[in-house]
Amino acid sequence: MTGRSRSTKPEPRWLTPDEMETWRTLHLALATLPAAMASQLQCDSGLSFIEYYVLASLSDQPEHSMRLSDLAVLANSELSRLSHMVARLERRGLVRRQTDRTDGRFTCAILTVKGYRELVRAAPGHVEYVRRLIFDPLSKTEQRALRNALRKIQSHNGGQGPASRTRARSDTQAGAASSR
Amino acid sequence: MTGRSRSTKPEPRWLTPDEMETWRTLHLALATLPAAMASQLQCDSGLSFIEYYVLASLSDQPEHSMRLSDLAVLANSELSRLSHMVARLERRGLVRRQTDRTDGRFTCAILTVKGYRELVRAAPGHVEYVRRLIFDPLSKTEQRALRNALRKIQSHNGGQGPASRTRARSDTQAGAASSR
DNA sequence: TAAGATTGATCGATCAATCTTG
DNA sequence: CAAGATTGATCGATCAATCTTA
Repeated sequence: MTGRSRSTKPEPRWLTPDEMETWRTLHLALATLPAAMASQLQCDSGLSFIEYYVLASLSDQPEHSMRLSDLAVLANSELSRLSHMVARLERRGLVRRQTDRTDGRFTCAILTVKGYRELVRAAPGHVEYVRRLIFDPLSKTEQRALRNALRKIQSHNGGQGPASRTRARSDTQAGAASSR
Repeated sequence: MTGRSRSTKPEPRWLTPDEMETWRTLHLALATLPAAMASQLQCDSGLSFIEYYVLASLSDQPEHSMRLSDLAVLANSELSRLSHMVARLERRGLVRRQTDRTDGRFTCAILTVKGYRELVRAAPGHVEYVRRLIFDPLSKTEQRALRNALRKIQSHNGGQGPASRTRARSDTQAGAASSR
């Protein structure tokens, strides 16, 4: 049922063997790379993948401060998830929250001194790891090819973040199948 | 701290602007693609990404049966996670468990008739979605380039599944930083 | 009221025991 | 004992309300 099986089933358009190979490779990478980076960060700094990028994003901002809604976009995260996450980071003293002075509807997350210190401690190791993991194995040409392919996939699918596809799809013969 | 900031910090070797771009693209894809596929499967069949591949893997086996430990390798999953997952699938009647007759140490997961039916119902839509998401935007050349790049990354890093990097790394200046 | 944010409930993933079989 | 598997506890992600401010 993964595509390489015999053809006695109600197949629509299966993947070609070649596509199948590409698919397996991509599938593996999708599982493996985030896990590797998460593991590195967790071991070396006690931060999760996303927590790191939240702190990093804040550190790139003028006052080390950003509205949660903007942060959510940057982190490809939902607001709810971010709110929970920032609450945890706040409990750990890495970030504090403050209502936006110019518009009370917004909440800003602000990097604390401690949070900045932890980030500075974590960053070199992480960058080094990413370099070894992703860039060292590839030539410049291969890097460009990788980026190009991923970009095309993204833009062909509307360059969406999360919260797309939220209740869509009626074009496949799936209809009655939500057993949950 | 993501690489494009001013250079007044204790940097090791930052990424070049070009690498930075590749990195952002990859980062986005790593977050976006699994989410999109998970969402499609969830909506159309009530199965998670991994559940689907577990069922699909079973359906490719002789007796629609596989040892959990083998399944774990195939699914890039840990045994513990798989055990919980199979327990849930069993409760839903999609799979049943049976001690391996030839060696009582193993447990086999076996696709039920109902499980097979659900898989057959889910497969066409999923394959179609993957095709549109991944393959339609790319030429054959670009597909090969993508696969090539990801393969190089994988093999350069030892072609590992999960459960690598479990307590390693002492080469970065991270030492005292596990706040958990 | 609508957008931003928070909260509580639920579910799955992870980790560290523990159990079982050869 | 070692490998395979299970279990319970904990933590994070997700979803559906709910609250707040302009």
